[in-house]
Amino acid sequence: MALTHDIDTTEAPPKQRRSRIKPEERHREFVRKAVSLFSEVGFGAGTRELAQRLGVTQPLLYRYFPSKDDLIAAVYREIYVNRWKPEWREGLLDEAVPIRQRILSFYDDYTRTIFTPEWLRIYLFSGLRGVDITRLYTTTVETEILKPIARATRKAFGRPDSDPLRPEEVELFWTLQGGIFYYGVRQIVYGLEMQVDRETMLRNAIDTFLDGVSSVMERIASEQPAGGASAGGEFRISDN
Amino acid sequence: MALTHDIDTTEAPPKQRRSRIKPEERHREFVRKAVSLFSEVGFGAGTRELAQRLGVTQPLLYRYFPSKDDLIAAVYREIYVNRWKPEWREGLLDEAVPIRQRILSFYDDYTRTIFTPEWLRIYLFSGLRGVDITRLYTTTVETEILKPIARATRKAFGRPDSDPLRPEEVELFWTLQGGIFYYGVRQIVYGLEMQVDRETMLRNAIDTFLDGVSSVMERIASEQPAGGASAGGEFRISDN
DNA sequence: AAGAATAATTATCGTTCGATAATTAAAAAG
DNA sequence: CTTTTTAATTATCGAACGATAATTATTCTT
Repeated sequence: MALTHDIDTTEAPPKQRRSRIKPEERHREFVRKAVSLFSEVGFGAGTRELAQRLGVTQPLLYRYFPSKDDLIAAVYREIYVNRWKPEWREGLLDEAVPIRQRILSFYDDYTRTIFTPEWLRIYLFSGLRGVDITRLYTTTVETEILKPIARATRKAFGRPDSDPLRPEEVELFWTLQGGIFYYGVRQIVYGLEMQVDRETMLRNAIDTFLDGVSSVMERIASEQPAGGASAGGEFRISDN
Repeated sequence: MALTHDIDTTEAPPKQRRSRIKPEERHREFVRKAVSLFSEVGFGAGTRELAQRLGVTQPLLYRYFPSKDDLIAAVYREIYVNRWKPEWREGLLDEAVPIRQRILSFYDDYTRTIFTPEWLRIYLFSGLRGVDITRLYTTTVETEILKPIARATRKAFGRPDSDPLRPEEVELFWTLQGGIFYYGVRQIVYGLEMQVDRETMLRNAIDTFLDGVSSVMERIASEQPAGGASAGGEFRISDN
Protein backbone atom coordinates (compact mmCIF):
# COMPACT_ATOMS: atom_id res chain seq x y z
CA MET A 1 0.00 0.00 0.00
CA ALA A 2 1.62 3.16 -1.18
CA LEU A 3 1.63 6.38 0.71
CA THR A 4 -0.95 8.62 -0.80
CA HIS A 5 0.09 11.79 0.93
CA ASP A 6 3.22 12.70 -1.02
CA ILE A 7 5.32 15.47 0.35
CA ASP A 8 4.01 18.47 -1.48
CA THR A 9 7.00 20.47 -2.63
CA THR A 10 4.82 22.86 -4.59
CA GLU A 11 3.29 25.31 -2.20
CA ALA A 12 -0.45 25.65 -2.06
CA PRO A 13 -2.00 26.89 -5.32
CA PRO A 14 -2.07 30.69 -5.14
CA LYS A 15 -5.86 30.60 -5.25
CA GLN A 16 -5.55 32.34 -8.54
CA ARG A 17 -7.99 35.14 -8.97
CA ARG A 18 -9.74 34.61 -12.27
CA SER A 19 -9.84 37.80 -14.27
CA ARG A 20 -12.75 38.28 -16.57
CA ILE A 21 -12.26 40.61 -19.52
CA LYS A 22 -14.20 41.49 -22.63
CA PRO A 23 -14.29 38.76 -25.27
CA GLU A 24 -12.91 40.97 -28.04
CA GLU A 25 -9.97 42.01 -25.92
CA ARG A 26 -9.29 38.43 -24.89
CA HIS A 27 -9.37 37.48 -28.53
CA ARG A 28 -6.83 40.18 -29.37
CA GLU A 29 -4.67 39.15 -26.43
CA PHE A 30 -4.59 35.56 -27.68
CA VAL A 31 -3.55 36.63 -31.16
CA ARG A 32 -0.94 39.07 -29.86
CA LYS A 33 0.73 36.53 -27.62
CA ALA A 34 0.39 33.83 -30.26
CA VAL A 35 2.30 36.01 -32.71
CA SER A 36 5.02 36.37 -30.12
CA LEU A 37 5.13 32.69 -29.18
CA PHE A 38 4.88 31.26 -32.70
CA SER A 39 7.57 33.62 -33.91
CA GLU A 40 9.89 32.26 -31.25
CA VAL A 41 9.37 28.50 -31.53
CA GLY A 42 7.29 28.03 -34.65
CA PHE A 43 3.73 26.88 -35.10
CA GLY A 44 4.50 23.70 -33.22
CA ALA A 45 4.41 25.69 -30.00
CA GLY A 46 2.02 24.26 -27.42
CA THR A 47 -1.32 25.72 -26.52
CA ARG A 48 -0.46 25.25 -22.84
CA GLU A 49 2.61 27.43 -23.18
CA LEU A 50 0.49 30.08 -24.86
CA ALA A 51 -2.12 29.96 -22.10
CA GLN A 52 0.56 30.20 -19.45
CA ARG A 53 1.93 33.37 -21.01
CA LEU A 54 -1.53 34.88 -20.84
CA GLY A 55 -2.02 33.76 -17.26
CA VAL A 56 -5.05 31.65 -18.15
CA THR A 57 -5.76 27.96 -18.52
CA GLN A 58 -5.32 26.05 -21.74
CA PRO A 59 -8.95 25.10 -22.52
CA LEU A 60 -9.90 28.77 -22.52
CA LEU A 61 -8.26 29.06 -25.91
CA TYR A 62 -10.99 26.88 -27.36
CA ARG A 63 -13.65 29.33 -26.29
CA TYR A 64 -12.18 31.82 -28.74
CA PHE A 65 -10.78 29.60 -31.48
CA PRO A 66 -12.38 26.36 -32.67
CA SER A 67 -8.96 24.84 -33.25
CA LYS A 68 -5.30 25.70 -33.16
CA ASP A 69 -5.33 26.12 -36.92
CA ASP A 70 -7.88 28.90 -36.58
CA LEU A 71 -5.57 30.65 -34.16
CA ILE A 72 -2.75 30.29 -36.66
CA ALA A 73 -4.96 31.77 -39.37
CA ALA A 74 -5.58 34.78 -37.13
CA VAL A 75 -1.83 35.15 -36.66
CA TYR A 76 -1.35 35.14 -40.43
CA ARG A 77 -3.95 37.87 -40.78
CA GLU A 78 -2.22 39.98 -38.16
CA ILE A 79 1.14 39.73 -39.93
CA TYR A 80 0.21 39.77 -43.59
CA VAL A 81 -2.89 41.94 -43.64
CA ASN A 82 -2.80 44.27 -40.66
CA ARG A 83 0.80 45.32 -41.15
CA TRP A 84 0.48 46.08 -44.84
CA LYS A 85 0.36 49.79 -45.66
CA PRO A 86 -1.51 50.79 -48.83
CA GLU A 87 0.41 54.07 -48.76
CA TRP A 88 3.52 52.20 -49.89
CA ARG A 89 2.12 51.82 -53.38
CA GLU A 90 0.91 55.40 -53.47
CA GLY A 91 4.26 56.77 -52.39
CA LEU A 92 6.01 54.82 -55.10
CA LEU A 93 3.76 56.32 -57.75
CA ASP A 94 4.27 59.92 -56.65
CA GLU A 95 6.13 61.40 -59.60
CA ALA A 96 6.79 64.64 -57.77
CA VAL A 97 9.56 62.78 -55.94
CA PRO A 98 12.73 61.59 -57.74
CA ILE A 99 12.76 57.85 -58.33
CA ARG A 100 15.80 57.24 -56.15
CA GLN A 101 14.18 59.01 -53.23
CA ARG A 102 10.90 57.18 -53.77
CA ILE A 103 12.55 53.77 -53.66
CA LEU A 104 14.69 54.78 -50.72
CA SER A 105 11.72 56.06 -48.74
CA PHE A 106 9.70 52.95 -49.46
CA TYR A 107 12.40 50.52 -48.38
CA ASP A 108 13.15 52.61 -45.33
CA ASP A 109 9.57 52.29 -44.14
CA TYR A 110 9.07 48.74 -45.42
CA THR A 111 12.13 47.41 -43.62
CA ARG A 112 11.08 49.29 -40.51
CA THR A 113 7.88 47.23 -40.68
CA ILE A 114 9.24 43.79 -41.47
CA PHE A 115 12.64 43.86 -39.77
CA THR A 116 11.26 42.54 -36.50
CA PRO A 117 11.67 39.04 -35.07
CA GLU A 118 7.93 38.57 -35.16
CA TRP A 119 7.43 39.48 -38.79
CA LEU A 120 10.49 37.84 -40.28
CA ARG A 121 10.33 34.62 -38.31
CA ILE A 122 6.61 34.08 -38.86
CA TYR A 123 7.10 34.85 -42.53
CA LEU A 124 9.80 32.20 -42.76
CA PHE A 125 7.89 29.68 -40.66
CA SER A 126 4.75 30.11 -42.72
CA GLY A 127 6.71 29.83 -45.95
CA LEU A 128 8.15 26.51 -44.83
CA ARG A 129 4.72 25.20 -43.93
CA GLY A 130 3.74 25.58 -47.56
CA VAL A 131 0.54 27.45 -46.86
CA ASP A 132 -1.04 29.45 -49.64
CA ILE A 133 -0.78 32.73 -47.80
CA THR A 134 2.94 33.03 -48.47
CA ARG A 135 2.39 32.65 -52.20
CA LEU A 136 -0.42 35.17 -51.96
CA TYR A 137 1.81 37.63 -50.14
CA THR A 138 4.53 37.23 -52.73
CA THR A 139 2.05 37.94 -55.49
CA THR A 140 0.88 41.04 -53.65
CA VAL A 141 4.42 42.31 -53.28
CA GLU A 142 4.98 41.84 -56.98
CA THR A 143 1.84 43.60 -58.16
CA GLU A 144 1.62 46.31 -55.49
CA ILE A 145 5.31 47.11 -55.09
CA LEU A 146 7.74 45.69 -57.59
CA LYS A 147 5.83 46.24 -60.80
CA PRO A 148 5.01 49.86 -59.85
CA ILE A 149 8.67 50.42 -58.98
CA ALA A 150 9.77 48.84 -62.24
CA ARG A 151 7.42 50.97 -64.32
CA ALA A 152 8.36 54.12 -62.44
CA THR A 153 12.06 53.40 -62.86
CA ARG A 154 11.67 52.78 -66.56
CA LYS A 155 9.74 56.01 -66.89
CA ALA A 156 12.47 57.89 -65.03
CA PHE A 157 14.93 56.55 -67.59
CA GLY A 158 12.81 58.01 -70.38
CA ARG A 159 11.41 54.76 -71.71
CA PRO A 160 7.78 54.94 -72.95
CA ASP A 161 5.19 53.61 -70.54
CA SER A 162 3.37 51.92 -73.39
CA ASP A 163 5.28 48.67 -73.88
CA PRO A 164 4.45 46.03 -71.28
CA LEU A 165 6.76 45.05 -68.45
CA ARG A 166 8.95 42.08 -69.27
CA PRO A 167 9.27 39.31 -66.67
CA GLU A 168 13.03 39.84 -66.80
CA GLU A 169 12.53 43.43 -65.70
CA VAL A 170 10.34 42.44 -62.77
CA GLU A 171 12.86 39.78 -61.81
CA LEU A 172 15.54 42.45 -61.56
CA PHE A 173 13.57 44.22 -58.86
CA TRP A 174 13.03 40.94 -57.09
CA THR A 175 16.80 40.69 -56.80
CA LEU A 176 16.91 44.05 -55.07
CA GLN A 177 14.02 43.05 -52.83
CA GLY A 178 15.73 39.79 -51.93
CA GLY A 179 19.03 41.43 -51.21
CA ILE A 180 17.44 43.86 -48.78
CA PHE A 181 15.27 41.16 -47.23
CA TYR A 182 18.28 38.97 -46.58
CA TYR A 183 19.97 41.76 -44.62
CA GLY A 184 17.07 41.60 -42.18
CA VAL A 185 17.24 37.83 -41.97
CA ARG A 186 20.93 37.89 -41.14
CA GLN A 187 20.46 40.56 -38.51
CA ILE A 188 17.18 39.56 -36.91
CA VAL A 189 16.83 35.82 -37.50
CA TYR A 190 20.45 34.74 -37.45
CA GLY A 191 21.35 37.30 -34.83
CA LEU A 192 24.48 38.46 -36.62
CA GLU A 193 26.20 41.68 -35.68
CA MET A 194 25.86 43.89 -38.71
CA GLN A 195 28.88 45.97 -39.62
CA VAL A 196 26.80 48.38 -41.69
CA ASP A 197 23.67 50.07 -40.41
CA ARG A 198 20.37 49.63 -42.20
CA GLU A 199 20.20 53.11 -43.72
CA THR A 200 23.68 52.86 -45.22
CA MET A 201 22.96 49.40 -46.58
CA LEU A 202 19.78 50.66 -48.23
CA ARG A 203 21.49 53.66 -49.75
CA ASN A 204 24.36 51.64 -51.17
CA ALA A 205 22.19 48.78 -52.41
CA ILE A 206 19.72 51.07 -54.13
CA ASP A 207 22.41 53.29 -55.64
CA THR A 208 24.25 50.27 -56.99
CA PHE A 209 21.04 48.91 -58.40
CA LEU A 210 19.81 52.10 -60.02
CA ASP A 211 23.23 52.79 -61.44
CA GLY A 212 23.43 49.42 -63.10
CA VAL A 213 19.86 48.66 -63.99
CA SER A 214 19.40 51.07 -66.88
CA SER A 215 21.77 49.31 -69.24
CA VAL A 216 20.38 45.89 -68.37
CA MET A 217 16.81 47.08 -68.82
CA GLU A 218 17.75 48.44 -72.20
CA ARG A 219 19.23 45.11 -73.17
CA ILE A 220 16.09 43.30 -72.02
CA ALA A 221 13.90 45.67 -74.01
CA SER A 222 15.97 45.11 -77.14
CA GLU A 223 15.82 41.32 -76.85
CA GLN A 224 13.10 39.01 -78.09
CA PRO A 225 10.25 38.78 -75.61
CA ALA A 226 10.46 35.50 -73.72
CA GLY A 227 8.39 32.46 -74.61
CA GLY A 228 5.33 32.12 -72.39
CA ALA A 229 3.68 35.52 -72.45
CA SER A 230 4.54 36.32 -76.04
CA ALA A 231 1.74 38.05 -77.95
CA GLY A 232 3.31 37.22 -81.31
CA GLY A 233 3.09 33.60 -82.39
CA GLU A 234 2.10 30.57 -80.41
CA PHE A 235 5.31 28.80 -81.27
CA ARG A 236 8.80 30.02 -81.77
CA ILE A 237 12.25 28.55 -82.11
CA SER A 238 13.96 28.51 -78.75
CA ASP A 239 17.19 30.49 -78.77
CA ASN A 240 19.63 28.26 -76.94
CA MET B 1 -17.04 -6.63 -19.20
CA ALA B 2 -15.87 -5.50 -22.59
CA LEU B 3 -15.20 -7.76 -25.50
CA THR B 4 -11.51 -8.39 -25.67
CA HIS B 5 -11.41 -10.02 -29.07
CA ASP B 6 -11.83 -6.99 -31.35
CA ILE B 7 -12.46 -7.71 -34.96
CA ASP B 8 -9.03 -7.51 -36.49
CA THR B 9 -9.32 -5.42 -39.62
CA THR B 10 -5.55 -5.36 -40.12
CA GLU B 11 -4.48 -8.56 -41.81
CA ALA B 12 -1.82 -10.69 -40.23
CA PRO B 13 1.55 -8.93 -39.95
CA PRO B 14 3.52 -9.70 -43.14
CA LYS B 15 6.09 -11.58 -41.07
CA GLN B 16 8.54 -8.95 -42.09
CA ARG B 17 11.86 -10.27 -43.14
CA ARG B 18 14.46 -8.42 -41.15
CA SER B 19 17.27 -7.27 -43.39
CA ARG B 20 20.66 -6.95 -41.82
CA ILE B 21 23.12 -4.55 -43.44
CA LYS B 22 26.50 -3.11 -42.54
CA PRO B 23 26.45 -0.58 -39.71
CA GLU B 24 28.15 2.16 -41.74
CA GLU B 25 25.66 1.83 -44.54
CA ARG B 26 22.73 1.83 -42.13
CA HIS B 27 24.19 4.97 -40.61
CA ARG B 28 24.39 6.65 -44.01
CA GLU B 29 20.86 5.49 -44.86
CA PHE B 30 19.51 7.08 -41.68
CA VAL B 31 21.21 10.39 -42.44
CA ARG B 32 20.13 10.36 -46.08
CA LYS B 33 16.49 9.74 -45.29
CA ALA B 34 16.61 12.13 -42.35
CA VAL B 35 17.79 14.91 -44.66
CA SER B 36 14.83 14.16 -46.89
CA LEU B 37 12.28 13.94 -44.08
CA PHE B 38 13.49 16.93 -42.07
CA SER B 39 13.60 19.05 -45.19
CA GLU B 40 9.95 18.27 -45.79
CA VAL B 41 8.42 18.73 -42.34
CA GLY B 42 11.15 20.28 -40.25
CA PHE B 43 13.13 18.91 -37.35
CA GLY B 44 9.94 18.19 -35.48
CA ALA B 45 9.42 15.19 -37.75
CA GLY B 46 8.91 11.98 -35.81
CA THR B 47 11.46 9.23 -35.46
CA ARG B 48 8.73 6.70 -36.23
CA GLU B 49 8.05 8.30 -39.60
CA LEU B 50 11.76 8.20 -40.35
CA ALA B 51 12.00 4.53 -39.42
CA GLN B 52 8.98 3.71 -41.55
CA ARG B 53 10.59 5.30 -44.59
CA LEU B 54 13.61 3.09 -44.06
CA GLY B 55 11.50 -0.01 -43.56
CA VAL B 56 12.81 -0.58 -40.06
CA THR B 57 11.48 -0.12 -36.55
CA GLN B 58 11.83 3.07 -34.57
CA PRO B 59 14.10 1.92 -31.73
CA LEU B 60 16.72 0.88 -34.26
CA LEU B 61 17.55 4.55 -34.70
CA TYR B 62 18.94 4.61 -31.18
CA ARG B 63 21.48 1.95 -32.03
CA TYR B 64 23.12 4.43 -34.38
CA PHE B 65 22.40 7.76 -32.75
CA PRO B 66 22.34 8.36 -28.98
CA SER B 67 19.53 10.88 -29.40
CA LYS B 68 17.52 12.64 -32.06
CA ASP B 69 19.70 15.70 -31.65
CA ASP B 70 22.73 13.68 -32.69
CA LEU B 71 20.89 12.64 -35.83
CA ILE B 72 20.11 16.28 -36.51
CA ALA B 73 23.76 17.16 -36.07
CA ALA B 74 24.65 14.55 -38.68
CA VAL B 75 22.10 16.11 -41.03
CA TYR B 76 23.72 19.51 -40.53
CA ARG B 77 27.11 18.05 -41.38
CA GLU B 78 25.74 16.52 -44.55
CA ILE B 79 24.29 19.81 -45.73
CA TYR B 80 26.81 22.36 -44.56
CA VAL B 81 30.08 20.46 -44.76
CA ASN B 82 29.73 17.70 -47.35
CA ARG B 83 28.17 19.90 -49.97
CA TRP B 84 30.67 22.72 -49.72
CA LYS B 85 33.16 22.86 -52.58
CA PRO B 86 36.58 24.37 -51.84
CA GLU B 87 37.02 24.91 -55.58
CA TRP B 88 34.55 27.78 -55.38
CA ARG B 89 37.07 29.98 -53.67
CA GLU B 90 39.84 28.93 -56.00
CA GLY B 91 37.77 29.66 -59.09
CA LEU B 92 36.95 33.12 -57.79
CA LEU B 93 40.64 33.91 -57.37
CA ASP B 94 41.66 32.79 -60.86
CA GLU B 95 42.73 36.06 -62.46
CA ALA B 96 43.04 34.47 -65.86
CA VAL B 97 39.27 34.66 -66.11
CA PRO B 98 37.44 38.02 -66.40
CA ILE B 99 35.72 39.03 -63.17
CA ARG B 100 32.23 38.92 -64.66
CA GLN B 101 32.77 35.39 -65.87
CA ARG B 102 34.27 34.33 -62.56
CA ILE B 103 31.28 35.56 -60.59
CA LEU B 104 28.86 34.11 -63.12
CA SER B 105 30.52 30.70 -63.05
CA PHE B 106 30.58 30.64 -59.29
CA TYR B 107 26.92 31.49 -58.85
CA ASP B 108 25.97 29.07 -61.59
CA ASP B 109 27.58 26.21 -59.71
CA TYR B 110 26.66 27.47 -56.25
CA THR B 111 22.98 27.79 -57.08
CA ARG B 112 23.09 24.39 -58.72
CA THR B 113 24.21 23.09 -55.35
CA ILE B 114 21.86 24.91 -53.01
CA PHE B 115 18.73 25.30 -55.15
CA THR B 116 17.28 22.00 -54.00
CA PRO B 117 14.38 21.50 -51.58
CA GLU B 118 16.68 19.63 -49.24
CA TRP B 119 19.36 22.27 -49.02
CA LEU B 120 17.21 25.38 -48.92
CA ARG B 121 14.57 24.07 -46.56
CA ILE B 122 17.04 22.60 -44.09
CA TYR B 123 19.02 25.84 -44.25
CA LEU B 124 15.91 27.83 -43.38
CA PHE B 125 14.74 25.38 -40.72
CA SER B 126 18.14 25.35 -39.05
CA GLY B 127 18.34 29.13 -39.17
CA LEU B 128 15.02 29.41 -37.39
CA ARG B 129 16.15 26.99 -34.70
CA GLY B 130 18.86 29.43 -33.77
CA VAL B 131 21.65 26.90 -33.83
CA ASP B 132 25.21 28.12 -34.11
CA ILE B 133 25.85 26.28 -37.35
CA THR B 134 23.89 28.80 -39.39
CA ARG B 135 25.97 31.65 -38.04
CA LEU B 136 29.07 29.62 -38.74
CA TYR B 137 27.99 28.97 -42.30
CA THR B 138 27.28 32.65 -42.85
CA THR B 139 30.74 33.52 -41.61
CA THR B 140 32.24 30.95 -43.95
CA VAL B 141 30.35 32.37 -46.92
CA GLU B 142 31.64 35.82 -46.07
CA THR B 143 35.31 34.88 -45.68
CA GLU B 144 35.51 32.21 -48.37
CA ILE B 145 33.28 33.73 -51.02
CA LEU B 146 32.18 37.32 -50.59
CA LYS B 147 35.43 38.89 -49.42
CA PRO B 148 37.41 37.19 -52.20
CA ILE B 149 34.81 38.35 -54.73
CA ALA B 150 34.91 41.87 -53.33
CA ARG B 151 38.68 42.05 -53.48
CA ALA B 152 38.78 40.58 -56.97
CA THR B 153 36.14 43.02 -58.17
CA ARG B 154 37.98 45.97 -56.73
CA LYS B 155 41.16 44.77 -58.36
CA ALA B 156 39.39 44.47 -61.70
CA PHE B 157 38.36 48.10 -61.34
CA GLY B 158 41.99 49.09 -60.93
CA ARG B 159 41.91 49.88 -57.21
CA PRO B 160 45.05 48.93 -55.28
CA ASP B 161 44.81 45.72 -53.30
CA SER B 162 46.58 47.34 -50.39
CA ASP B 163 43.82 49.22 -48.55
CA PRO B 164 41.63 46.95 -46.45
CA LEU B 165 38.09 45.94 -47.37
CA ARG B 166 35.45 48.18 -45.87
CA PRO B 167 32.40 46.55 -44.23
CA GLU B 168 30.24 48.59 -46.59
CA GLU B 169 31.93 46.95 -49.55
CA VAL B 170 31.36 43.45 -48.18
CA GLU B 171 27.76 44.35 -47.46
CA LEU B 172 27.25 45.23 -51.12
CA PHE B 173 28.14 41.70 -52.11
CA TRP B 174 25.83 40.35 -49.45
CA THR B 175 23.03 42.16 -51.24
CA LEU B 176 23.86 40.34 -54.46
CA GLN B 177 24.11 37.05 -52.59
CA GLY B 178 20.75 37.64 -50.91
CA GLY B 179 19.05 38.60 -54.15
CA ILE B 180 20.18 35.41 -55.83
CA PHE B 181 19.37 33.30 -52.77
CA TYR B 182 15.85 34.67 -52.63
CA TYR B 183 15.21 33.58 -56.21
CA GLY B 184 15.81 30.01 -55.09
CA VAL B 185 13.55 30.41 -52.08
CA ARG B 186 10.69 31.68 -54.18
CA GLN B 187 11.09 28.90 -56.70
CA ILE B 188 11.92 25.93 -54.50
CA VAL B 189 10.46 26.73 -51.09
CA TYR B 190 7.42 28.78 -52.05
CA GLY B 191 6.86 26.74 -55.18
CA LEU B 192 6.31 29.77 -57.39
CA GLU B 193 6.41 29.48 -61.14
CA MET B 194 9.37 31.55 -62.21
CA GLN B 195 8.94 33.66 -65.32
CA VAL B 196 12.69 33.95 -65.82
CA ASP B 197 15.04 30.97 -65.86
CA ARG B 198 17.91 30.74 -63.45
CA GLU B 199 20.67 31.47 -65.97
CA THR B 200 19.00 34.62 -67.24
CA MET B 201 18.31 35.82 -63.72
CA LEU B 202 21.97 35.32 -62.80
CA ARG B 203 23.21 37.12 -65.89
CA ASN B 204 20.94 40.12 -65.39
CA ALA B 205 21.49 40.36 -61.64
CA ILE B 206 25.26 40.15 -61.93
CA ASP B 207 25.44 42.57 -64.87
CA THR B 208 23.27 45.08 -63.02
CA PHE B 209 25.41 44.70 -59.96
CA LEU B 210 28.78 44.97 -61.67
CA ASP B 211 27.61 47.92 -63.73
CA GLY B 212 26.50 49.84 -60.67
CA VAL B 213 28.95 48.78 -58.03
CA SER B 214 32.04 50.61 -59.22
CA SER B 215 30.73 54.09 -58.49
CA VAL B 216 29.37 53.07 -55.10
CA MET B 217 32.62 51.36 -54.17
CA GLU B 218 34.47 54.51 -55.08
CA ARG B 219 32.19 56.55 -52.89
CA ILE B 220 32.72 54.15 -50.00
CA ALA B 221 36.49 54.32 -50.45
CA SER B 222 36.41 58.10 -50.41
CA GLU B 223 34.29 58.33 -47.26
CA GLN B 224 35.49 58.21 -43.66
CA PRO B 225 35.97 54.66 -42.47
CA ALA B 226 33.05 53.65 -40.28
CA GLY B 227 33.12 53.89 -36.50
CA GLY B 228 33.81 50.49 -34.99
CA ALA B 229 36.86 49.29 -36.86
CA SER B 230 38.45 52.71 -37.19
CA ALA B 231 42.17 52.77 -36.53
CA GLY B 232 42.16 56.52 -36.01
CA GLY B 233 40.62 57.81 -32.80
CA GLU B 234 38.64 55.99 -30.17
CA PHE B 235 35.81 58.48 -30.28
CA ARG B 236 34.27 60.47 -33.04
CA ILE B 237 31.31 62.73 -33.46
CA SER B 238 28.40 60.76 -34.83
CA ASP B 239 27.14 62.17 -38.09
CA ASN B 240 23.39 62.20 -37.67
C1' DA C 1 -30.63 41.52 -3.82
C1' DA C 2 -31.94 37.38 -6.80
C1' DG C 3 -31.48 35.17 -10.92
C1' DA C 4 -29.68 34.59 -15.66
C1' DA C 5 -25.80 34.55 -18.70
C1' DT C 6 -21.26 33.35 -19.57
C1' DA C 7 -16.09 33.72 -18.82
C1' DA C 8 -13.02 30.88 -16.77
C1' DT C 9 -11.92 26.93 -14.28
C1' DT C 10 -10.85 21.59 -13.19
C1' DA C 11 -10.59 17.07 -14.90
C1' DT C 12 -9.78 14.02 -18.45
C1' DC C 13 -9.54 11.55 -23.02
C1' DG C 14 -6.95 9.55 -26.90
C1' DT C 15 -2.55 10.33 -29.59
C1' DT C 16 1.92 10.95 -30.45
C1' DC C 17 6.47 11.68 -29.06
C1' DG C 18 11.59 10.46 -27.65
C1' DA C 19 13.73 6.99 -25.37
C1' DT C 20 14.89 2.35 -22.73
C1' DA C 21 14.81 -2.69 -21.61
C1' DA C 22 14.21 -7.23 -22.90
C1' DT C 23 13.93 -10.45 -26.62
C1' DT C 24 14.71 -12.61 -31.21
C1' DA C 25 17.09 -13.87 -35.30
C1' DA C 26 20.70 -13.28 -38.75
C1' DA C 27 25.51 -13.35 -39.67
C1' DA C 28 30.32 -14.27 -38.01
C1' DA C 29 33.61 -17.18 -35.52
C1' DG C 30 35.14 -21.51 -33.85
C1' DC D 1 27.56 -27.84 -37.25
C1' DT D 2 27.76 -25.35 -32.90
C1' DT D 3 28.62 -21.31 -30.52
C1' DT D 4 29.22 -16.41 -30.22
C1' DT D 5 28.19 -11.92 -31.61
C1' DT D 6 25.18 -8.33 -32.65
C1' DA D 7 21.62 -6.21 -35.82
C1' DA D 8 17.01 -5.94 -35.50
C1' DT D 9 12.77 -6.77 -33.26
C1' DT D 10 8.63 -6.35 -29.60
C1' DA D 11 6.90 -4.11 -25.64
C1' DT D 12 6.55 -0.29 -22.88
C1' DC D 13 7.39 4.03 -20.16
C1' DG D 14 6.49 8.93 -18.97
C1' DA D 15 5.70 13.35 -20.88
C1' DA D 16 3.45 16.51 -23.87
C1' DC D 17 0.08 17.38 -27.22
C1' DG D 18 -4.84 19.11 -29.12
C1' DA D 19 -9.31 18.89 -27.75
C1' DT D 20 -13.93 18.02 -25.01
C1' DA D 21 -17.17 17.79 -21.01
C1' DA D 22 -18.55 19.17 -16.70
C1' DT D 23 -18.11 22.54 -13.12
C1' DT D 24 -17.29 27.05 -10.82
C1' DA D 25 -17.38 31.89 -10.21
C1' DT D 26 -17.78 36.50 -12.02
C1' DT D 27 -20.48 39.92 -14.35
C1' DC D 28 -24.87 41.50 -16.28
C1' DT D 29 -29.94 41.97 -16.07
C1' DT D 30 -34.09 42.74 -13.83
